[in-house]
Amino acid sequence: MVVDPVLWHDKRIKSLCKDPKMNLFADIRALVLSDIVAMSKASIIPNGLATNNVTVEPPRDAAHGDMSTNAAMVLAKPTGMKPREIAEALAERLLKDPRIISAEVAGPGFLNLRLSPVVWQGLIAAILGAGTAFGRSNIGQGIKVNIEFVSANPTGPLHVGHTRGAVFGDALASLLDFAGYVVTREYYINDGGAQVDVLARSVYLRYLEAHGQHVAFPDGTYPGDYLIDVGEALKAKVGKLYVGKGEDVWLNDIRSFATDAMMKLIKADLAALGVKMDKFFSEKSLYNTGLIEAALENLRGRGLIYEGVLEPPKGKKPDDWEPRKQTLFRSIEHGDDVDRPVMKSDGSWTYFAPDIAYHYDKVQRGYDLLIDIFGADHGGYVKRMKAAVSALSGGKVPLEIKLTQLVKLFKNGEPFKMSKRSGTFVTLRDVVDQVGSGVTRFHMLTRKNDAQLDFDFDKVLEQSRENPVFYVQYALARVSSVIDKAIEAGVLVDNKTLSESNLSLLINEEELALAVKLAEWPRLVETAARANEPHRIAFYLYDLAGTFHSLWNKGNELPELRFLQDDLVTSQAKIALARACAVVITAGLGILGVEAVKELR
RNA sequence: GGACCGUUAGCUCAGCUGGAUAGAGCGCUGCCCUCCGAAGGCAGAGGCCAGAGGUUCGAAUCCUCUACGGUCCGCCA
Repeated sequence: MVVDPVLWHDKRIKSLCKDPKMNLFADIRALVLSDIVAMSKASIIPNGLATNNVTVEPPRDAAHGDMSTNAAMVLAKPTGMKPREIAEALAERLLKDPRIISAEVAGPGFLNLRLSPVVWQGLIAAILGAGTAFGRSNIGQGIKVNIEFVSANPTGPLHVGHTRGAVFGDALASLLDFAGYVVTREYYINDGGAQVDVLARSVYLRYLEAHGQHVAFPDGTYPGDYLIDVGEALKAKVGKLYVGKGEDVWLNDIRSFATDAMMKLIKADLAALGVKMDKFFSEKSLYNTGLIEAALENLRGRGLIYEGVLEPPKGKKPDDWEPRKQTLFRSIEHGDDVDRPVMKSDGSWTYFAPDIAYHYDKVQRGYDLLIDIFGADHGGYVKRMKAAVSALSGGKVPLEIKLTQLVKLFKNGEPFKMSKRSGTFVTLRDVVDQVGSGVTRFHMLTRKNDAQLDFDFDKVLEQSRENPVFYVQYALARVSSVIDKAIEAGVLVDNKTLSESNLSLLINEEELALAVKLAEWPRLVETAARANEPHRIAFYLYDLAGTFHSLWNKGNELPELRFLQDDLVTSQAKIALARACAVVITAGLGILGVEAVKELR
């Protein structure tokens, strides 16, 4: 395929390539829609047809063309016309646009389009101009979204399970930010329940130990070594003050001392993974401040709180079950299966009550959308939480709950057993220290959040095509290597020079294929954001890297495909393509929170 | 008893909110490297998308039921 270089100077095409977002699929869809309107004005088809379902997307098989649209099939039914008839009329009009060089009807009524190489060449210039902002979208329209994730109990360091939630939440946050949402990353500190009392007692034991006492750790306490330092620190702070004293004297003080220490630990863990929260919200701050009462009063005002007795759970009846009167939330009204208790029979709050108050607070802070990320073992909690938010916001604020499945650890292909007791307890820090945060993050995103994930300590470090982290980084390394060599050879490779270089020299099929893949990026960002699925970014990057490597490999046989040519002008055009690829990979890795490297060791 | 998630090539998994002949990596088969761009590359075989119904121009995708696996099910968070 050879293009008349003169075309590149066609102002009509250039003006159509100005949009910095450069979402070519959206652009062409807009063109299709405008031609549909034109066709109805010309009375070829009726007026006012719904076009929501008209799509322009990459065809399944690249041999079909660069883009394909289903417009004719979508319009066939409401118009009562044959798809092919519509498609042919549409094709005729589309061909009048300088960007479209061919439009063929295929299959049941698809319209396959080929775009002028000039468009792809223009895309390269646009990418270099926009840098890593290329592909940013405004589908979020500035919607304020709060993403709550990790929210591990402040009773110890983060483990692998938390790691997945942390990576997923952070990447989702970045993705939504990239797609035009205004994002808050938030961590809910469970510092109000019984487990922090257990923590305090465990720290107290370590404190006694620091004073030279020999202590035993009974069941129901945390025996972990990580509390030794906390015990020491407590001793340094209060000396002998609490030795030999009862809980009534020290519990409050040690509880807050210990949770502070644990949160410091957790924040350091998150930092090691590259996660930075915008806000930490304390459960404790909800108690004795009237906030829980206020949230429940809100529900009561809606007639959703009552005193009652729940049915016993079927199938698995606890031995000690007996009917008890409790304060219940009528969550059935908002889609739950049973009503849920907010107050225990002894008059204290259930864990659900502060959660209601917390989400009430989030609603009141004015978010348009809430997202919670839970471990899969909290799946049973989803409906009641959604019911609560639905009720508290009068149905105005949606709550999305994303579950992250288990991580199965492997070492060199063998399952790696975890056990708290035997001390083979794998923490976030263990993982990050061994393989690095970038590798950890990327790998955690190579599976859908709701599918189980295998994590092999050895395989994630392998340098082969099997390992997506390596494969993607390797593409970047090759680009930098090309650019370094170009600089040595005295080629100017600054962005401005490259984007103004003679890109019409990029006419090889393999080169344009890479540009076509790059063109998918803005569209992919939008679909990934809409689906709340950052793993799609990781898969795309792997795919893009594959396209790049494929072009590179072809250069082995066909020297004209190599990025460095004797002719400086040609080199610049080819390097422009390579750098555009690097720009998109870097942007994608940025969303995943993975550092882009320039070379591999 | 019920709820939620899952089931796609021998294995591990994608599949862009309903589109064309369902894809990738590994493994397998066959070709290709005398450091110049091979920490590899190219090509090929391999599928009843768990099963059965339904919805429509069209289903791996949406609905119902069934089977199997995982998670969960009142005073634990």
